[in-house]
Amino acid sequence: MSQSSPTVSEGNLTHSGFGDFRMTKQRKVVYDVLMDERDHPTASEVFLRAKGKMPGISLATVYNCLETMTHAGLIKQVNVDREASRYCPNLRPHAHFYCSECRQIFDIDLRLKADAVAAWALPEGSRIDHIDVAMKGVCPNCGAEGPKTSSHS
Amino acid sequence: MSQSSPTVSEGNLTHSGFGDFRMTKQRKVVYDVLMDERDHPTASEVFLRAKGKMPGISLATVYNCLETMTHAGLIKQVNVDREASRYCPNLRPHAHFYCSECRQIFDIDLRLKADAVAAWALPEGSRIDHIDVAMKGVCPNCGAEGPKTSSHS
DNA sequence: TTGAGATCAAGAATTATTCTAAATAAAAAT
DNA sequence: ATTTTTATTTAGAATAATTCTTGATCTCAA
Repeated sequence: MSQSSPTVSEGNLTHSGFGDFRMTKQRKVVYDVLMDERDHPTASEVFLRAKGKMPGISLATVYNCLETMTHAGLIKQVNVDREASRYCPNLRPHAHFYCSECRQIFDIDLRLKADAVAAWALPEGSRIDHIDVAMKGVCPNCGAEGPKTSSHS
Repeated sequence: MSQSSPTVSEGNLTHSGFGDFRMTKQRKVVYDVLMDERDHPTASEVFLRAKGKMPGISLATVYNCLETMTHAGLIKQVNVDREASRYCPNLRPHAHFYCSECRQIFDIDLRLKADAVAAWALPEGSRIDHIDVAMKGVCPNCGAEGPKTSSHS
């Protein structure tokens, strides 16, 4: 419904996978929503908050923005099981810890060495583009007293 | 539509989270489908194969069986992004490697030490119930020549 | 055998997401 | 400064995986 759009090309602010990425008004709003409260909101939650800043914005646009910015590498999409995707602007390598009680997602700083990856029994000659580490459990706020055991899927 | 059902209670064949788990005809068929071809089929794929063994089985039942058996710990649900869930009967701790070309899923034997987990900056006092490690890339069959670099989400 | 509870089947309902088409806005070209 | 082109936004329809609902069927245990 309206744009400003300074073009951001390869090697500029972000490593966009596309030819160019325009930071339109709507995209800025969506991005700001993610930066304001870093609690991994879903698309619908982003939509509600975005309407506070820009009442006319549509859900479809929020979805568009989130997808575009994800592909551009400005934000990250976080999936836990088959629940609605969540989004975060944390670009550092990190895993996610999902509390199954309060349903909050915590960013966990993570340093998986390439060695570790190599140690796993990957098919010889595989190329790994992306690693996703997600943990589920109960956060201390929700009073997890139990053992810190871990099981792998 | 028909059952046989030897009851399997706590501490028997499986560590069911429920009071008991009955291996009905339908559940056996679904389980056998997963054992026959260990290629991480989706619910619809399981349904198609199950119909080969039991023409009258319904999709809803396949979903029910998959959920029940997942909760019972007989099989595992595998999620890649927001695509349809896939299922596998591999109970050993393992990660998943998803080839974005052939869309196949490979089981990767994995041994994440509790140490490693502890080393991550988890909120003090968290309880971890489950760790999910998913990798995306290109498998050797699909001719991945590139570097074995890795990025973390 | 009879009741209670579990399971199944078929289809409706739900929900997150994607698609479509038309309108609008910005960028590039004239 | 217009015009042309292209990208973006919007609203609503469409999709797809999954869940829910209801009634029938089955199994277990008394």
